Amino acid sequence: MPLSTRESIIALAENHIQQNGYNAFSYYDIAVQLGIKNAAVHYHFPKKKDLLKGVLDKSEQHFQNMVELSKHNDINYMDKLNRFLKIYDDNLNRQNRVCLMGALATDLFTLPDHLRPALNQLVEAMKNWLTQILEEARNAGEFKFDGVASDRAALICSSMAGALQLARVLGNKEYEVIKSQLIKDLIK
Amino acid sequence: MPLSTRESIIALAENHIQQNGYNAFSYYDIAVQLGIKNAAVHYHFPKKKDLLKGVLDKSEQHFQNMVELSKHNDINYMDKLNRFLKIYDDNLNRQNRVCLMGALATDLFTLPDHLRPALNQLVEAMKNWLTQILEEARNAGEFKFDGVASDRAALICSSMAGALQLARVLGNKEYEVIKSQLIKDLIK
DNA sequence: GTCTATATGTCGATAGAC
DNA sequence: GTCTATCGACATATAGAC
Repeated sequence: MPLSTRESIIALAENHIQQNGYNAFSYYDIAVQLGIKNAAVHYHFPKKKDLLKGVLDKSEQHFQNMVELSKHNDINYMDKLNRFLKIYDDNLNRQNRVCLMGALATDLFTLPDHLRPALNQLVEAMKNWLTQILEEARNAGEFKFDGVASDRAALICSSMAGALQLARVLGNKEYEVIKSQLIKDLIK
Repeated sequence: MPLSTRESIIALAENHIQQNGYNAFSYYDIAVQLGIKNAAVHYHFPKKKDLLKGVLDKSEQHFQNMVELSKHNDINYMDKLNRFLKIYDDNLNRQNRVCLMGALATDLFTLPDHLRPALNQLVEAMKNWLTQILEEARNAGEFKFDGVASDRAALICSSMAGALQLARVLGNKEYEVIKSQLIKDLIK
């Protein structure tokens, strides 16, 4: 089914943020893409921070959808990990978007204060889910790694975020070699 | 010795870029910090892209200084690696700056085309130097890792970039656990 | 090398008609 | 829900005096 205007605005804003950052797109950019006017976008999201909140909420929802899908369909832990990593793959394949955490981390100190908890919560949720998968997979003998699982989860999150950025600067091959090393390090 | 106006401008611009990104600071910001006027900054760097070029050149020079220092003073490969990682430590300790690659990667598509090669060259130089250190250290039996050295270098660069960003969102402890895992994975 | 002054553009945001 | 019209703030950038 087609997206509502509100949903379309969020999708476009998300794209702009992950393409160029929060401070490099305008209401006008989105209005042109939708064939409407500046003021119509403000009707749906009065302030730019409202729009950012919409993007964060959508991203949280998207992540939770991934979690549910994984619960019902993935038969082993590598499936679950791959479903998580697919979030980054999809960003790479959509014109080299960086991940939302990576894009907003740089802009963080320019954002309204009360939006930082929303980003924190999203990233924490992702890291916690990954931690649990890693821990269970190690207990099941499917993954192997040293140290506590939450540290390994942090390493994977930061590496994947950095991989999308390095891919922009040095080429997409960097992304693949980083990702494959992270996986190899879990199964060797 | 004191910095020239030109050098001060570059230092402030670098700081702004690594704090908030390329699109979130203005000539006015820098002018105020130096106690001069907008137009005086434009005298030294007519266009904003000229200023960015100055920042990239300074960063390249800073990296080459590190390389020279390492050549003459570091007696083993862990010393060399730590000197490299200190670049990231210093960013963390300077009000949670992200690294230059991380900051500019998000802004990349908003930058003048002809500046991308300069960033590419800087990052390539860093990765190549690290590759060589890793390779030599493995041959010398000081480091241990699987795969080709350039892939491991890419992983370390991306992880450290991401670590500075994750530290902003989740707290500085994330940086430490990521860094220490990278080191442990080389010596175990 | 720094100043005043200004040109020109874009941004986020709002009032009020339809 | 979208429009026209507009405001004030701020951006990059330049001309010309000192």
